[in-house]
Amino acid sequence: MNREDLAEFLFPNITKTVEDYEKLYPARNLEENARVTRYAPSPTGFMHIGNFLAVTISYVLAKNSNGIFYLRNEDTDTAREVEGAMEFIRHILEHYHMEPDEYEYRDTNETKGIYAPYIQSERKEIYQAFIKHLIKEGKAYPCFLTQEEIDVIREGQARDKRRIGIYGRYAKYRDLPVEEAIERIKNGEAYTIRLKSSGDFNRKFKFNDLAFGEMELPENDLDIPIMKSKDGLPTYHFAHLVDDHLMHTTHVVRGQEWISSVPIHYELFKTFGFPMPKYIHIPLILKKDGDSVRKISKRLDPEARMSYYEEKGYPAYALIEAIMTIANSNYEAWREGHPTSSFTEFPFSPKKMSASGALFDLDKLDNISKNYISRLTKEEVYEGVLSWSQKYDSEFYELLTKYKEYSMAIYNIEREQKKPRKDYTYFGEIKEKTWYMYDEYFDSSKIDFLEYDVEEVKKILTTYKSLYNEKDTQEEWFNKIKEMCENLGYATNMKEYKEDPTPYKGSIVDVTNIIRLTLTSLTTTPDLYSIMQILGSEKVLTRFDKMIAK
RNA sequence: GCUGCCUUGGUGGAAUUGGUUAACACGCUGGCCCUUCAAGCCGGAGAUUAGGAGUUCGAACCUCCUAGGCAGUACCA
Repeated sequence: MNREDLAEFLFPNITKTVEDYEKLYPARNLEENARVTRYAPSPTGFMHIGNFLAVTISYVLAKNSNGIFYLRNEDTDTAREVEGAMEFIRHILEHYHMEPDEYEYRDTNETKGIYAPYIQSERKEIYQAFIKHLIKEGKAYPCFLTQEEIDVIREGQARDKRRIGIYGRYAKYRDLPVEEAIERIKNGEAYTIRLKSSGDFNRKFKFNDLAFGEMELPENDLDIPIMKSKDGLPTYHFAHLVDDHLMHTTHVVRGQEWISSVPIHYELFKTFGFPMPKYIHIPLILKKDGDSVRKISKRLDPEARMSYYEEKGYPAYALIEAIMTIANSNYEAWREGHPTSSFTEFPFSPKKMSASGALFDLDKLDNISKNYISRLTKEEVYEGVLSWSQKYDSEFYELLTKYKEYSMAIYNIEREQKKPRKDYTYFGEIKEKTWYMYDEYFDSSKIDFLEYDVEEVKKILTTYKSLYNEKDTQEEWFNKIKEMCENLGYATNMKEYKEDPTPYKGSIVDVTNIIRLTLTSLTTTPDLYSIMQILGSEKVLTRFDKMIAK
């Protein structure tokens, strides 16, 4: 019996060969420099901001070269699979307008692209064909090491300060006679398929990472598992080899933590004689924790989860901009020169990517978001708040639907001007900045007049009420307030008042503040005249009367 | 332990690849403006480029040492 027999014994139903699959997955017909990138998540939970960085870079890389960006579902770890994870990822890609060109969605049974299936668990026989080939070549073998045995080996290695792993003499089953292997399998022994590594750890090879530049790594000599015993599914390393080869990925964008796996991938590609894709290892997103920094964590840091930004109502644009500034330091400068271009037009350069981990700066995100919202039209702001509230605040959503024009008028205060107001950071915040405009939320009885004397407040309101006219222009409106101030003993000239407040009861600031408090219950609001115009005389007078009657 | 990577102000980070007072943006802060706030405008503080040594006329950039951080070292990806 020989290796050929072993291969047939292990995979009797696998009839297609590596060559067959190469023909089934022909080279892509794209422009010369078009890049093929992918997002290949495992459906194990919520999407992480670090994944989003990788997605964004992959997407830009593909799109600004007329290439292809595809989605591949890496569901080989059945134990960790979380239901709905893929739907969430799909939702995120749609929300940020980074839809893949090729994909396969199990929930809706949609597939697009000729390299399907794009779900790894459905590609089992493909991987097995490649593994069968390796077995025939004597470059892979069944291994009967149990988890317990491996643990013992590891402990021993740790104790002796040796490298940890299954290599050299620890690879107990790499030369097991075929007969014995078949015998053991027939007896029902669990086995995994391991690569029979031909590497030498003491030999180095040069590897060129597009972000890090050239580095020297030791060859792999680990007999890594390539097929799991439980379900015959491949491990990540092997699936990466097969899929990215067959799907003709040109650029693999992934987190820095993968750099140490490069020797494995290098050996795998070399074993098959396949060209390696280009790699772009991207910085980790870190988080400050006291004095130290650590990788941002989904468990500890809410901002690590992509859902965080949606819940708050950050515009998709803002998050993309913020993440792009992390991806490429010259992005902001480019954006200044191309204010209306899509981020996909940005000439992304992996070389300009930071090699060290980056802290995601929420202040920076706020700033970008605020500026962005300030540039929107009132209709766009309304749309933003509406779609946010539809999902997160149904009560407010009802109100917005009911008072559409009214709400838009609020958002338009100090908007249509060269330097618009910038007080909305994200859509979820708009309610807490505008609630007082709605009678449904406003409650006169809860107003706190701070240090102001109640009788004086009533006097001012009563006086002002008789002067107020909805039709007044802003100038007329302000002149009336000034006039009233003079009659009631309040200063209208702030300079004089600051120099010597003694002849006055207070200043015009106090008077406008009292009006502001009466109408909004707040001391800080957008332009008061605009607010009164939008509220309209009916609401204004009602709110005045409630205070006067109190 | 082993292997690899990283280290410029509070944050992201620039520096034409050794050449004068280390960009820019965010944040912080003072003032102006002023009916509040925000914005805007004009300023300010904040880094002996992790530490040390060397090479050089000259070092954030090159070399060496030290320290610290991060990652991997799974039948997880």
